[in-house]
Amino acid sequence: MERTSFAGMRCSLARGLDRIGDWWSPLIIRDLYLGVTRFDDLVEDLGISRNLLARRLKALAANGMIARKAYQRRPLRYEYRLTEAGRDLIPALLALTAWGDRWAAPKEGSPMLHEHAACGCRFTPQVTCSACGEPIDAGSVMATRGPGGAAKAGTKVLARRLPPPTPGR
Amino acid sequence: MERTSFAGMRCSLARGLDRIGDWWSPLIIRDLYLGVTRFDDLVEDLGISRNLLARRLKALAANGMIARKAYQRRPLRYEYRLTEAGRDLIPALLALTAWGDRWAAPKEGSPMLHEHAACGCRFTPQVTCSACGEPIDAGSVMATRGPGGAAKAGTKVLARRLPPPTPGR
DNA sequence: ATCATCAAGTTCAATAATTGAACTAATATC
DNA sequence: GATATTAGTTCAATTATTGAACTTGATGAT
Repeated sequence: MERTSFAGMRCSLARGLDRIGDWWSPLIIRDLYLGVTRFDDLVEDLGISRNLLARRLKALAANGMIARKAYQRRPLRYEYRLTEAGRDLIPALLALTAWGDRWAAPKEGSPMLHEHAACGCRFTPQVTCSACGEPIDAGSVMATRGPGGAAKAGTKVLARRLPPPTPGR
Repeated sequence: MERTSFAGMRCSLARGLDRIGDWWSPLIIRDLYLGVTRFDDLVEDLGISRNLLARRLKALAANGMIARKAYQRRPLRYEYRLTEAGRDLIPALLALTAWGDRWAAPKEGSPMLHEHAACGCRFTPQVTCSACGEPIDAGSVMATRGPGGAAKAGTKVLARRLPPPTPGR
């Protein structure tokens, strides 16, 4: 049967995953970000089936993550570029990559390093609190009910259990 | 055919995705983190097929993300808890959730809000530079070759194109 | 002119994964 | 003795993923 859609769930993680679309998409987005933007290059880089890549690119475009642009005429050829939404996903993918570096890196070490243009340093992406700037971890975060929450598929049990937000924050 | 494994790719994003396992897994991990830890509660909360949940829980346990623990005897009943690797994934999932809030939230608003226990504020997870602390975006990050990089499936083209790291950083 | 090449896909058959519904097993409660 | 709870397993139907071969439109070489 068709895979269950996460688009209607009352959970921004589920809805975000639904926009991304499938398992190959984060790698496609990473490749576009790093400059591998053409169909045949993506096939060669990722080892993905041409058939599946074509469908994924269409779906990502339909979801507003990427856009197809002609880079030459005669013969007409297209490449793919990230939209604003797609580019905005990059920091989250970098946070995931950093987790992969910590828990699943090859024995030779990290496949990729990152430098921050603004400060000129090699760095590790960190997830921090927008209020105090400190790195966050599972133990220091409390989830509360938001205005868009509902006890529907995806958060049926959760929505009932989440506490209301602390007043005055 | 069997889904292509990302485990051997020379890319920490791909290897990380492979550990997570599949599309339902981030939601399962979120639920375990938020206290929905029992089989039937997960089925009800997510609307996932019982059959598939059973397989996903086994795979996540095999990947070291979760652990099964008995919470009572007579009758013997189990619940699932995040391991250290699983808990360490939460900040990255929060970064993804924040992206979902920005680009895919329901019209009523965010389904869930977050408070930081350390500073007492409501906040948005941000991905920042570990060196200077500033928020990062796609334009301010440069990727370079790391020691574990290789022109294998998953980064065949990329590994050839990435610049070497800037010396002395 | 003809032939091979390139880039961006499409078409096809085989295999594997997801789904929903029904079933099992061990205890506890009415 | 009958029903409820909880954590799964089994099964058939439907989709999705895969890899290989094919298509299309144009360029460059012989």
